[in-house]
Amino acid sequence: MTNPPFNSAPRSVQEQVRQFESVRTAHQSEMVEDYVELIADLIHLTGSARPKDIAERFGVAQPTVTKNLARLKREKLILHEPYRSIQLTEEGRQLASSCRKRHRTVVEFLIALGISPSVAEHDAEGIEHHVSDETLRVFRAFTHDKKP
Amino acid sequence: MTNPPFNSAPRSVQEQVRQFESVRTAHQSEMVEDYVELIADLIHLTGSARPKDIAERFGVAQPTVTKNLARLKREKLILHEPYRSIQLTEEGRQLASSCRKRHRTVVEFLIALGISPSVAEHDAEGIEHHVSDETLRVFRAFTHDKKP
DNA sequence: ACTCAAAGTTAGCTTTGGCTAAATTACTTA
DNA sequence: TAAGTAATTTAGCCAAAGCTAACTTTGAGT
Repeated sequence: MTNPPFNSAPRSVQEQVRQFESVRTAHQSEMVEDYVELIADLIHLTGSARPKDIAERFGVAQPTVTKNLARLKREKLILHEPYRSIQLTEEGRQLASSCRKRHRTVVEFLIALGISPSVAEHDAEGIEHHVSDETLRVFRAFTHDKKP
Repeated sequence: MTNPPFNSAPRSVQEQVRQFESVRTAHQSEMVEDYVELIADLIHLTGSARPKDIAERFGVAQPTVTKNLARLKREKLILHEPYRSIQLTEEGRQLASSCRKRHRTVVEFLIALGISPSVAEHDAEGIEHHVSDETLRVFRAFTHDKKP
């Protein structure tokens, strides 16, 4: 109940710097990960991932999607020629798959903790990009123990 | 162990849109929250929060700090005249305090879960901006139960 | 009281990810 | 098969948050 009002154990400045840098780095990959995951979903669900649908899901204008797809293509995660359909590359598929696993791990963990499914889904969306491998392992173990 | 390979329960599109929007919104307040919290820390630790020190802690160039302080001032979270010292407003102090509480809640929860302190500290930095009140309450309850 | 180094700011550039409006392409259907 | 509509892209704008280089101010130490 009684938290010390200020950071009492000031880990080294370098360590803190590394943390902030890694948060900034994570932000740069968030967009890519969210897109690849949604594209995989849409292909699975409807047979194709159209910019229109991507825009609608993200709540964003279509030209924004076009612009971001260029980045995915630059990073060799999708195949995409103007006006043609979007395909994931092998690398894109793998990234999508690991993102989805991570997403589910976080959601299931939060639910196992007792958080309502809709809030779990919501919070997972923001949290998933910032969870280290160690934390992910602990999440999985916890969920597994809770409902064997 | 056997996760469905795709999102099986496709919550409504609107709900998903709201989630992505709220993640984008959270990103916009992250900087503000991190700054206010660090400024409070520095004032407490050293008596003042100098742009130099803020830059060093965040691993960022000084002019970046100057620019961001302008935003904090615009949002009435700090008092700051050029070349003069930085003060938190009442609103700034309150924001700093609630951010710090939230940060500690997340760190302590992760540690209670069994995650190593340094990784807990690291992950919390990214996670803290994306946890809802409901999740925060559950985190607190869990930590409290673990070590009474 | 002056000087000068350190701190802080300004100017101006870059990238990222939003947007709208306008142009282009593809597809359907009459 | 030709036209019209819907989808997509292009062009060009904005704001945020990073950077370097150059300038200004402060204040500490002779």
